Amino acid sequence: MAPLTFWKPGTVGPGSTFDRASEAEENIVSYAPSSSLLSVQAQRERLPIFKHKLPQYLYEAGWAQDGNVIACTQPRRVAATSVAMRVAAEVGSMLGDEVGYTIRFEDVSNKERTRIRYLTDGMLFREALVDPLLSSYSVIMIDEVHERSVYTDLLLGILKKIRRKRPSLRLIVSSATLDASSLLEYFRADNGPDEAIILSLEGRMYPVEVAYLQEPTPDYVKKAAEVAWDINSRQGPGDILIFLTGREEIDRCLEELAEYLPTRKGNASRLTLLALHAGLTTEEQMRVFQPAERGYRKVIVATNIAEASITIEGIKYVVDCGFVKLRTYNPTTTLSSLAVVPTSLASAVQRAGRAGRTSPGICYRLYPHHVIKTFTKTTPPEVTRTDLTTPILQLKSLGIDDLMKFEWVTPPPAESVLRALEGLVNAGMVDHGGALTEVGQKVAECPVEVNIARMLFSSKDFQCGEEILTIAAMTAVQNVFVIPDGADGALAELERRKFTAEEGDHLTLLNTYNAFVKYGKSSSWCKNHALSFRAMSRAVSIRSQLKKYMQRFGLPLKSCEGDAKRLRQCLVSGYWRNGARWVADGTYRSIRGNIPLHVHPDSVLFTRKPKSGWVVFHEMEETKKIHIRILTEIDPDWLLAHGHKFQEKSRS
DNA sequence: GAGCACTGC
Repeated sequence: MAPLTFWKPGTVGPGSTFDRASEAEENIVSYAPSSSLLSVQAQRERLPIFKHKLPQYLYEAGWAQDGNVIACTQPRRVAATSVAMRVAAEVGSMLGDEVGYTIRFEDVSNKERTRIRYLTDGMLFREALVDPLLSSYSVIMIDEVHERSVYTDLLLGILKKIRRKRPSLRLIVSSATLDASSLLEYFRADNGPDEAIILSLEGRMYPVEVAYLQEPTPDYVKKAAEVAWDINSRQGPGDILIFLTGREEIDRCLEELAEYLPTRKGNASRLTLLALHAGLTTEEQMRVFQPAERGYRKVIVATNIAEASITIEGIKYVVDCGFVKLRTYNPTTTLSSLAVVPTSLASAVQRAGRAGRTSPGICYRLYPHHVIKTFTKTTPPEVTRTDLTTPILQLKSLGIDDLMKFEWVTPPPAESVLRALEGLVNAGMVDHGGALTEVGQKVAECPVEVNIARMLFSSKDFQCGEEILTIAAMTAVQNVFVIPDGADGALAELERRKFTAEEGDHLTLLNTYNAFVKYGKSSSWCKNHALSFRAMSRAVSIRSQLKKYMQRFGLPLKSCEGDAKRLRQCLVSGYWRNGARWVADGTYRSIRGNIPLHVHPDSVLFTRKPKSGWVVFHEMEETKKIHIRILTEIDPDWLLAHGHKFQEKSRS
């Protein structure tokens, strides 16, 4: 094999812009003077403040007196729970006592006693729907702001508004990469000197050297395997983490690596090859945490899940392909796309950092150094590349009527806001004057998409609340069916067919759920039927939560008693804009825009033409083609009955 | 005719 040609900045080529990143310690880079928070820092004699300690210091400094609570938000559930556990232990509190957490389906906190409360950003945002001034909190710390999740952005926006009415509320905004001064400006713009904001920059623990490929590679999957093999032959011990964009690439890379195995030289380690992506079972995901056996080196080939969501200790070498699969949303066509695009600079730094968590490491970037100049600084915030229907309904519910005046940290495209409003008006959630309707107010509180909410409400007329509730829960979870590769995959396909309903995927999901419940919600049963126990259990939780909302809204939980026609009519009441017509070549055409649509291979209608020639679908997404997922056959007349507004519009 | 990055309520 030809030697690999890399160069390392600082040793061969010009100095790298990333030298600084490797030295960054966790420290505070910016703060507003004259804030009371500084006294906390002073008490600690300006020792470095570790991020997770901040709420504790505030607690000790008396910020949680008189019934006040210190909140700390995280974009992910695991982070909220694990940080809460750690802090509870450090404070010497039982989890759920002075220190607690609140995530969907799990409230481990005490209304009277909890002083430091960790929650997901979505949960705190939801709390604002009930208590618009978030009046129980004295300090709110928003962590991982650089990730810029939709709910982080919405929270920042409403907190800016809240602070005008309640200046005593202190904010701490913590970000690993975000340009500190611009966010400080965002909050300072119209607030007085009493502002209290700290932005912290967190760094990795050990330096990471960065090496670039001298020539671009035509096939980064193949190259990644080659580099990993080269590391194993020449470099000292330490596990290898490879970043690729998706499952298909991961499997291909593992195959490439497997081919190298017989060529191993005597002094090199044996390799343990592992895949890591969200489609795997929990069991499979856990394997990456097991230390390699003696004489073995782990090679983990992962998607972006390893960039922030899952942290693996002991990684010394990172191989970064420089690309990521990113979702974008086109409001004009309401089409969301999943495309492979170059990573941002921030993302590249983050990936490299994964090599330095337990010792100094090396990151091999599979592109030439000059390419990095073309990278964007950060990934565009989610709010600019997603459907805003639900967020805007919630903002309306918070009394923020003029959405153009809402102070977004980054404003979404105007077209996106308009399209969301249009969708809400069509769905009867917002009236033509832009005000929330009675139904809209209810739906805003209910954690489902607008089209699903419409079905829940119309299930009263079709008398199928019981079934629609299950379908609503099942469409909200991903990766219900786990289909492995190879021979096991074919067997799994056969298992899945046992649940297949002729009418399509929604009824198939319903059958699957009912069977899961009937057979005791067992994990071994799931395994035998190629189902994800995690996904199914989640569906159970979601269903019981939605059930409470239905009861609150006075919606009957009637069963349609096997009358699939009624059930499908009810589906159309929510999906009426997602109709499609079968054409002779096996594809479909959308009723909106006559766009060619391809059935996703997961669908039970992938191999069959629906008798009526018409379907409604849950969602569409563009990858190489435009795919529609979760289909149900319908009678086209039902579209006329429910979608008459659209039909009138299309004729005019 | 053949495929979903990752979160969250």
